[in-house]
Amino acid sequence: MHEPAPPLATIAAALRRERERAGISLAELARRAGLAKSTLSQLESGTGNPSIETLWSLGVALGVPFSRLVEPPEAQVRVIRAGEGPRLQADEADFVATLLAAGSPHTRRDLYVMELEPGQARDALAHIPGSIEHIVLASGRIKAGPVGEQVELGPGDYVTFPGDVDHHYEALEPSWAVLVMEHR
Amino acid sequence: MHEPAPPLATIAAALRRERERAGISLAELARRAGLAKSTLSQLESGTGNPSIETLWSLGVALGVPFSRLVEPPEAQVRVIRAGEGPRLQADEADFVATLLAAGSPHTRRDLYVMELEPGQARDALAHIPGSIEHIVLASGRIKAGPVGEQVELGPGDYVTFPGDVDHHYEALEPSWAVLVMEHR
DNA sequence: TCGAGTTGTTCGGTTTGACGAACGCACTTC
DNA sequence: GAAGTGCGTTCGTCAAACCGAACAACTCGA
Repeated sequence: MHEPAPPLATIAAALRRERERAGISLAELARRAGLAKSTLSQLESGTGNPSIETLWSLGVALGVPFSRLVEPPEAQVRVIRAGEGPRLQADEADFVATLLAAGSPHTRRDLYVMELEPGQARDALAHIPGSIEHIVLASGRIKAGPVGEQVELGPGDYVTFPGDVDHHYEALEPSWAVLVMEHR
Repeated sequence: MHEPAPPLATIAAALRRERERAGISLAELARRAGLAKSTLSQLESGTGNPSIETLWSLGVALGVPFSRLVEPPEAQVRVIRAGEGPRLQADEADFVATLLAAGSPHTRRDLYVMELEPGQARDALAHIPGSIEHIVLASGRIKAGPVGEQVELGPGDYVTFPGDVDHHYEALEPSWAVLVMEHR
């Protein structure tokens, strides 16, 4: 799995964008961050490869999360009707997931509608480390969660658990749910 | 708004943790990332302040998103039953939202269950820049979206739109929906 | 018109991050 | 035991990030 963008240009653009949004001058930002004007000037011009501490202090001074300085923007307005969208058919389970929104490759925040039919359970292997699953059951009744810690859910119930351990889904009756997958 | 943790120790811990999780040696990781062993050794020991490019190449070699190297972990297993959880009552609308999961303050990924009753529309002001809303309607029928671009949704329908412009919610019948709010 | 205050840029000089070689250590293999 | 591999650490060297000052351009008053 490759990372996409060389971050140097992204950082340069992000710094200028965030600074202008904050409505402060380059010199003022440099002063607040405890850096030399020259350093910041070169960073915004795309020249240079800042250290973590340098970029961090800029994030602090700007009052924005660190990740906002290193990752690009996204998104607009979009509708996916019930039943539409790319459907991911699970091989060995009564289980259909529809991908609604995939986050940028670096801050994955994938959003699915998951339809389950009663039958054999869905054995999901552990995902990449650090992933977290959130499930809100819209209708029906399911059991879901890490192996040995499964919880039975009814409409409106919510459960979250780490996705980087093995876990199950099992529908007790025809159900559908909203699944938010964080890959961080 | 202050940033929380000095990132040097966090990075050191994250590097060692991710490397061990990947099951590779320090020398091997350094080789894959195109770095000197010495550099990586100092980074994992907490000494030194890596440049963005250096840390980036480590993220690539480890196959993990960049932010995972600079921000701490979180989360476990948790259930919120339908009707439970902190409820945010909207002042001037037939509108109840239940907060299910709030992301860490810097990578906000708030997850709500939103209950709407027919009546006057909910006028939502623009949130902070860069925020994005995702809605999956679980049951009922609503109109939602930015002013002038509202879409009518039925059960299972999905819509996403920028949250940093003014927008409306309006229930045509008693409804509830899952709302994912990204603040980035 | 002349300062005194900005703005962001470009210059040497110093600090330091990254490199590569050498080191000590543990474990095989002949 | 000697020679071979791997590991992670510590050293001196060099390039580069960072600094401070000097710089042109531009605004605002007196």
